[in-house]
Amino acid sequence: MQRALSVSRMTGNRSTFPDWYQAIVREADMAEVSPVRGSMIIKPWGYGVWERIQQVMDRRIKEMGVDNAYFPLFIPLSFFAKEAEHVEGFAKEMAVVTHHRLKSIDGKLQPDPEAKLEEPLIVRPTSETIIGDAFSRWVKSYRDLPLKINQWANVVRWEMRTRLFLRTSEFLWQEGHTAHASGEEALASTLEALEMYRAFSESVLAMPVIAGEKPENERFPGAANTFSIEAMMQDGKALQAGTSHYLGTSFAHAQNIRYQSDSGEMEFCHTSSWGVSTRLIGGVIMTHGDDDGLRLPPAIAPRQIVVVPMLRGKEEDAAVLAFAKALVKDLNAQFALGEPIRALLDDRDQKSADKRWNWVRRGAPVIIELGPRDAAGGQVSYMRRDVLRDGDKVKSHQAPRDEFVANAPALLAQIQQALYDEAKARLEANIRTDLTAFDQVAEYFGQVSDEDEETAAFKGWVRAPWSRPTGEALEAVVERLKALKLTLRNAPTDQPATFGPCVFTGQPGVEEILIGRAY
RNA sequence: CGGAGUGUGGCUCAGUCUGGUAGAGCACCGCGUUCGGGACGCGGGGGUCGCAGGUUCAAAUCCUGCCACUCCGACCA
Repeated sequence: MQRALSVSRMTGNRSTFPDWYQAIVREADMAEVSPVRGSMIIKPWGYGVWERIQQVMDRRIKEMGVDNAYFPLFIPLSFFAKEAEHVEGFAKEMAVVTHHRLKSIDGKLQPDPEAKLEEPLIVRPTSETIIGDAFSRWVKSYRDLPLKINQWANVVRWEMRTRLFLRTSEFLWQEGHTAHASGEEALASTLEALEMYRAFSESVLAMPVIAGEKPENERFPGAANTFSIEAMMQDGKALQAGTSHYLGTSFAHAQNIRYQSDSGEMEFCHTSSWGVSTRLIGGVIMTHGDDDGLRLPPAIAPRQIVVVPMLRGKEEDAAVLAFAKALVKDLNAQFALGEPIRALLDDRDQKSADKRWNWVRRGAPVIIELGPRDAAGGQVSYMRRDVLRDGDKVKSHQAPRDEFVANAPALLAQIQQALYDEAKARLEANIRTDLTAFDQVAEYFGQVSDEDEETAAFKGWVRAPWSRPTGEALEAVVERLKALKLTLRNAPTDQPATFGPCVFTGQPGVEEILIGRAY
């Protein structure tokens, strides 16, 4: 028996994990590289996952009292110049539009020198500036606050190195932007978004994360505080899966977002911004994929239950098809995880064995195979994608048809939970909290390079107290970590009451910080 | 942009050292036999061998330049 995935995942094996990831993206029909450097084509199955993310998250964003709007793709260059840190942070990766017309010169189509823009336009890398500009006109009085806007959009950041879903030059995301009268309120809004992301990631993506505050060196350009959710991939690396920023009044100052308070004073707003992107899909792949392909949590699977009829070009086919159609209809009338079930009858003219494995690779949570025996006996045979095999053997379950339909919501909920539990157990088992000195951290992570790559042990993260140094002291810490390919991930929101000495300096610790390799 | 590697049908690769009619497996199309665990037989379609020059009677193969991709580093959601 040959598996479609020629590349085998070996957890913790750094040399094959990237190959395994790419194999899944391809075999699961998620996306492909496009002719455009650094940009991908998101295929229907991959885009279907993104649509699921949009649908579920959009509802939660609106529950936060945030409305959707849309702002321009092009941002005047001068807008970026207003916030020094911000422009410095993004300057190196901006796509710039300089002309508005092409002309054939010497037989070559090129930008018409006569059609140069007076002011270059930036293809948005993020929209703080253009939205801030609108906010400055929209906000007059304290009665206009808080102002909470979200947009679903594409953004462009000219990246050196790209990886499908994880980092592409153009990517899809949502960006929330809020303006408030007080810093406390803006910070609360920042943390509310962070909590929304944490809950979404865990309950919808079945991807456990650790929410916390980014250290100073990892802050969003121009932000006062940056918070993130960090997920652990199956190679032990951390993936920053979402960020939320408290921007203080720096953008309000830069863009003159002011309001008149109830006492008549002109005050600067406090703003926040927060976002998640198509990177989440990369996280889902690296969290739930296995050697047979992708495994999708039912909440984001474009199709949760796929029925593959076993057709043989004989007269019994009619009964099987009729049985399958009625089954899909009844399943779609059911609700699971708070939404109508998404079941599909795959009646494509292909060998049923091929179709079955096609859905296995794509990660459909439940795959039903219906043959004449099932149709005659009024039963269904199905596979759970989360526990596909028993040893090397594919595990098939049987149930009476009506019972299966009635239990489908529970089954999907169970699969959702099982995927989460599995990932949660891996996360918890791989955060070391017993390393109290930098030497121990260095030894723990440093061992990887000394070992044979094929047998290198899985390394997760270290959680240890530190003294939260700033400025040059922080830079020194970052440099020491960099030598080990390590980064500071975040200081988890959930902190103990007392702390041991700082793992880097031995000084009194003030909080615990997560350390790990990262994407 | 630095280091390493790779570019040959849709996918995975052999062939390159030693120049001599472009190959295999999978996928695809047709026919037949099969189908409840990634079937088999026979027949077929599909590649200007990453691009551009050069050497040669002859280039996937040798030389020069360029490009793309992958991995590592710098940058980052």
